[in-house]
Amino acid sequence: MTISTKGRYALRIMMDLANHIGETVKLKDIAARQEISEKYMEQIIAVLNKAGYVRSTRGAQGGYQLVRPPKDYTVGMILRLTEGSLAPVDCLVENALPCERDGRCATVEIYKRIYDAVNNVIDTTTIQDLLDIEQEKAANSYVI
Amino acid sequence: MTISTKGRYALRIMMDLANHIGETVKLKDIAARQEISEKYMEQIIAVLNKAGYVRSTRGAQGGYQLVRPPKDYTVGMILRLTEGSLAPVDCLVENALPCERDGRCATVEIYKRIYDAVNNVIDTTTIQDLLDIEQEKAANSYVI
DNA sequence: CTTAATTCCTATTATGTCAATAGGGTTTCT
DNA sequence: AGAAACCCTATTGACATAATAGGAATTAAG
Repeated sequence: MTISTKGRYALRIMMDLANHIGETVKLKDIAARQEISEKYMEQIIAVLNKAGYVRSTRGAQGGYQLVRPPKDYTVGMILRLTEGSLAPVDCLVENALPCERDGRCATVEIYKRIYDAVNNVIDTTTIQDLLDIEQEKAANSYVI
Repeated sequence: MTISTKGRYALRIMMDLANHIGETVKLKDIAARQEISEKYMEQIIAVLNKAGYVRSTRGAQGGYQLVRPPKDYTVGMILRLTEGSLAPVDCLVENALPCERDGRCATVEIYKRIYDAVNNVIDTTTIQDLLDIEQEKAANSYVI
């Protein structure tokens, strides 16, 4: 029931870019700040790039930047893109093969409720919300 | 982000026993009804047995039965027992090694919200609730 | 125009977990 | 006895995860 590094790193990459609006950010710098393997990050940001969530500039002095403002990206968009569906069971994944047991399966109801709860959380939280939380955390860390 | 067969089968085993209150149910019969490998189920029900959720009777004519009424078992009890914590990231698992990033990590907040939402669902739904849903489904299947 | 810096693309691999399968041991009813 | 059931532990095949690796393509700067 865990979210893999792929989705978690994608979220951190988006957060890093959101913290550098207006700049073209090198992957190397993100990797250093986030302490993530640069090579692995390449694969993850490629997905964000193909989806049009980030824009890349190739060549020397190149890098990445967010395409839209942080408030336009929900956590759900990012996690679903990189992780696939967050459904707790396969039979709830969109376009899944219909389950033969479905009509009489009672347990699927609990999985639907879990799925709904998760979707609700990730679709109502944006990168901007997380930025705000980060600000708040930083402010509180100065308090003695 | 999926729940493994271990937890799902455990839930179905508990549901099966709940449907046969007062009887001593053979694993072979549960396996047949639920279409689950009997040998695999042995391992799962052993966990339920050690936790005291079911009581076993050994020897010929033996089997299993629920120890308490279905309303006393939350889905959370069963899933946590068989799956371990349902935390979406390791740093939220109870008694996890403290994360060095914790003080400045903003993304953990979204994982906390997901975790809370999931826990809320599984702790407020009991086996009896699922039985009721099953009854309702069966009733509706007769409607033309 | 050359070099260095950077993104882009694809293949390979190590590790670990899941989902069983397997085989025998122990207990108890008839 | 003997059969029927639970009990215990080891092994395995398949798959996904989380990288690592190596080089090709592109572009800014000197």
